[in-house]
Amino acid sequence: MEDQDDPALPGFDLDRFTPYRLSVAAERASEGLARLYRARFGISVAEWRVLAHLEHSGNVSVRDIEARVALEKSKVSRAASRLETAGLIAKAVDPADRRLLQLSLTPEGRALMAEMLPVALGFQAEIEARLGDALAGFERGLQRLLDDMEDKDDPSA
Amino acid sequence: MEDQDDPALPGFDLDRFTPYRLSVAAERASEGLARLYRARFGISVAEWRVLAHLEHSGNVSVRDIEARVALEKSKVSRAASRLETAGLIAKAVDPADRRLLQLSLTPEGRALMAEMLPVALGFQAEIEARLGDALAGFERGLQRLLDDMEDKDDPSA
DNA sequence: GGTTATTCATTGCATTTGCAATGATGTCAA
DNA sequence: TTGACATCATTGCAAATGCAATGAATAACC
Repeated sequence: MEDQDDPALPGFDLDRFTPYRLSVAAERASEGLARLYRARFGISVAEWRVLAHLEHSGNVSVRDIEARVALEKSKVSRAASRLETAGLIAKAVDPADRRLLQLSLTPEGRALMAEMLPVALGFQAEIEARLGDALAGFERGLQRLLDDMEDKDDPSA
Repeated sequence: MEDQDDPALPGFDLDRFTPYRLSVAAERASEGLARLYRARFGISVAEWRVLAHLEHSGNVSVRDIEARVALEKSKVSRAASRLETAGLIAKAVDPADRRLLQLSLTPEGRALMAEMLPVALGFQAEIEARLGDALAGFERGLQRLLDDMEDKDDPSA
């Protein structure tokens, strides 16, 4: 009986609040992944995203990555700098538009990705195993959220 | 033809990587909520969580909140201090165990929550609307992730 | 061509964050 | 009781973050 005398409040339960649940799940997942990457490869989540995008998409600019990978451009920039220092990616000025950078994996970066990918896929498999038969429904919902939110980001309204 | 000559790499797609998807969805949702709370009430997400938990659970210690609300204890502590300064919560030393604090809503805090709850519920409703018939499956999956990850947090192994 | 806006990447700087003390209490056993 | 250890909240401090310049390059317009 820890209720005080408030007849009005409907007894809100954070545990049933989807944004909160989503946030906790995401945090935990990212944290787990981050732990793996940091311990085994010395790579942060931002760096991982940049690498993964480069592996997938060849030469890209910082702006491209920012858009495609949900990372602040300053975060991308700094991640890229660290990766370059580590010899994992190369920066080149785009000859067609010299404001743009062309980021690309070095052979070392490519080799590291070859090591990291199995870890990533293993992590993914683990999540899928946990989800079990809820996987399809979950991914479907997630997709809806991602689709709908695509541009809700920029509330010019 | 942006493929270089790498026969081995399986063409990993970040967009199909659940941790990433989860993280983006969560970030966007939290950001949307944060925008509402900040603009209309001057409250951060951490502060919102503390308030929500207090509204739900009466007197609680910082440690309780840390555990129940997925917030670092220093974050809780600082959020609580700001809320106290704002006159929204009260801190009292637990007479039974003077290491503990008893956080509780002040009338002002209670009043603010009464204003914020409809906004929260509206946000929740919006998400549910977006999910549509995918809602149940999504929440089911989310729940599995949350259940399973409950204690994976502390890898003493 | 010359001038003004845009776009891009980086960086300065204030704020936030997370982690490791710190100090204040409490527990337990000798 | 005393002393060693555990728990709680706070805080110091270094690192990360986000936002707003900054400077370089291009585009657009006249």
